[in-house]
Amino acid sequence: MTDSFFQTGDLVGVLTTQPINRVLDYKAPEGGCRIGDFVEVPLGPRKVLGVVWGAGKGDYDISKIRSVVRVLDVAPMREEMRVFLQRAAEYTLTPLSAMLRLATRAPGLGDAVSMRKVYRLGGAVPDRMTEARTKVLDVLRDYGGLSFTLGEVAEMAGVGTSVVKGLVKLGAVSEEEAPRDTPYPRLDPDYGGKALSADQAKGAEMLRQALRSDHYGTTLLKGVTGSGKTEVYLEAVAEALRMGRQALVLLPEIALSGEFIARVEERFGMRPAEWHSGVTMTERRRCWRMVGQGDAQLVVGARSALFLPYQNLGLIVVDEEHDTSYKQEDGVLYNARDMAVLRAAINGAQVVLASATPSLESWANVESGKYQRLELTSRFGAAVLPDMTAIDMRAEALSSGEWVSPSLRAKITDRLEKGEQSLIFLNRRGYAPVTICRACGHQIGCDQCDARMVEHRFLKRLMCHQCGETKPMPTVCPSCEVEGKLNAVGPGVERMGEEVAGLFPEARIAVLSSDLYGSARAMKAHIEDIAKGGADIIIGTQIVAKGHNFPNLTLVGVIDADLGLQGSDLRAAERTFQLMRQVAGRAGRAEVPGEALLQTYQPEHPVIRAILAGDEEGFWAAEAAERRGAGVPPYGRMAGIILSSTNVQEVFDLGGEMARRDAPLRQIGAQVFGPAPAPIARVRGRHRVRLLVKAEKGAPLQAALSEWVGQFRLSSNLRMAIDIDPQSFY
DNA sequence: AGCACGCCGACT
DNA sequence: GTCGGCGTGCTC
Repeated sequence: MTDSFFQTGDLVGVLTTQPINRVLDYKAPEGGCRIGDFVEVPLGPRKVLGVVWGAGKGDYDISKIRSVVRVLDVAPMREEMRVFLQRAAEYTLTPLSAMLRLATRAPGLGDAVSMRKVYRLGGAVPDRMTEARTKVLDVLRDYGGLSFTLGEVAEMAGVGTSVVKGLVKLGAVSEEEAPRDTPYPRLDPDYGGKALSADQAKGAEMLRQALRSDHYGTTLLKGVTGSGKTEVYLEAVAEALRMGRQALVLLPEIALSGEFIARVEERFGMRPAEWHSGVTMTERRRCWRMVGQGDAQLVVGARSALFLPYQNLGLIVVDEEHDTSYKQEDGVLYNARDMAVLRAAINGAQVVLASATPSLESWANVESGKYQRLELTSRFGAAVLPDMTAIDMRAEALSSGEWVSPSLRAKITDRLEKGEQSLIFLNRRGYAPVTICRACGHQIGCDQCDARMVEHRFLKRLMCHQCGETKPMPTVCPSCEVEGKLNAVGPGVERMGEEVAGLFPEARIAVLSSDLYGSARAMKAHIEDIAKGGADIIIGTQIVAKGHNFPNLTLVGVIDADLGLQGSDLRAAERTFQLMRQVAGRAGRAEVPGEALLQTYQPEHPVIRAILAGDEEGFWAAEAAERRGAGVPPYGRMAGIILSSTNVQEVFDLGGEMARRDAPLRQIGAQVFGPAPAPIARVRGRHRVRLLVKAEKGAPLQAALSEWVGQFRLSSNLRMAIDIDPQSFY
């Protein structure tokens, strides 16, 4: 059945990229078609893109059935890909057509293969030779029949293009049409292999063996910054290349791809295919087509590179697998790390999840034996982890609106005098105020949930983002009963910048926040400039924790190490731990030893203590126990339902109704919380409300959710998005 | 996604 | 009477 061919006129089922979540019947075109073919089909007054999904069902008025216009000139979609899209759609509760759209996001898919003229050595010998002509013919002879564009030939020979044209007329150079999209150069797995440490060599061998098994498997590759994870997984890539299978390396930030591509070139002699939002249209088209015909061996890209039409995918590396940017919307809410595992399982491929600070999910999967664990311990060079100490903020004299403690200030002054860099790190980008008592460190929590209360300025009330409960802002701390010490904690990076500028007027200050840049390129250039010494004090968010190297940096001050330690966000402790370890890893990467200071109101908190003690296993075990006890991921399942509308009343009404009519959820023992304002309560004028569903690990959550949301009819200006395994729960 | 159909309010 | 607002529904 797999190679079933449909004769002209046979009924075929076509899945289109239009938001019609059904397979539509068409007649096979002139010349027939087969399953997986990319086709153009008429739909209403237009022609749209689709894929032949199977035989037609024949349940539609036969007289209305139209014919497929044409089969596109691209490699047909493989069965693995169709299965992958189907399973991904089921898992994420996304319409299959939306999944197909992700898989067809290449420009010019429907166009005829674009051609250009290329030149190579012809048969004839010119009657009159000139110096320029000799040069051209010599160059072409040297390249033994390879063809080049006109400009390339002229440049290589050091002559004008007219010389080449003249030779074409004489038949000494032949001119041909060739596809504009050319195969990516072959990578040589044995080109630039570096000497590996014993530890790395052992790891590389383990990954090579896994690849040779030709079966699916996932390995968590764990190693601190500088332990050489990249070298190790590049050996796995080399093995995939030797086996003639394609490899994909996913990076969380396109800002990192330039550096990584340079390393690939060093290791394999050539540049790999690149796929992310910063790549030009032409290059994307080339990438999509070449991946599809097996002429791209290695793709380096962002999460959407998972949806390229690989012919023989053998390895997926997810670098910095814990990174939250793997979970975001490309129109479809999916986690690239999980989808990578799904795709690999279908393709019989290997997955390598690389991180210095793995996600608790991956850690738990290792514990349960689902993933292999591979740990790199040795560290290159003389760099050591910095000394980490807590600054007890309860003992620091700070007026409200100030965030840099006197102790931290003193250390920064010291660095300024020595001409070394300091980094002030803020664990967030946006505005997520926490209400905290400056006398005792108590954070106001919700009475109904185990979540923190968040101040809503315009409402002048505190609100729980989990259940939507509100209460007035208390004047007295509910814990220590001191009056007037409750504060909304919410320093944004820009605000930090002002404070630091006030404290150190003579210092050169750089604020690093990904939303301050127009392009990844601009950001990268700025970061490089800073690393070279272009600033004395760096103020930054997550982005500084992402693998940039600052050789002159010796001090890291974490402004608010408590953010999210308590309640609110179930992943917050995990993220805090990861970020601090990473950001601490920034300090002292060169010869100068570094120091990390964590400002905290809770120096005795287990997470802070685990970080300071460097007790990683202890941290994971404690965190895992806590999550297991609470029945939350990865020991339970969650889903977020986000409703949005321009009308606030309408969203809350539907949210309330959904919360009441929860029978399908209760049948599987799931609970619904909310409605509450979504983490981003308003986007482009649309009010957003979120419901959270919590179920046990084995519960058939997707089925229950479909049944549940199926009960409600949405008016046209109401939209609903279902987020399986949401990243943030507050 | 588009595009047609259709059912209510302010005009010639 | 009609023009046009955009809510609703269909496209094989």
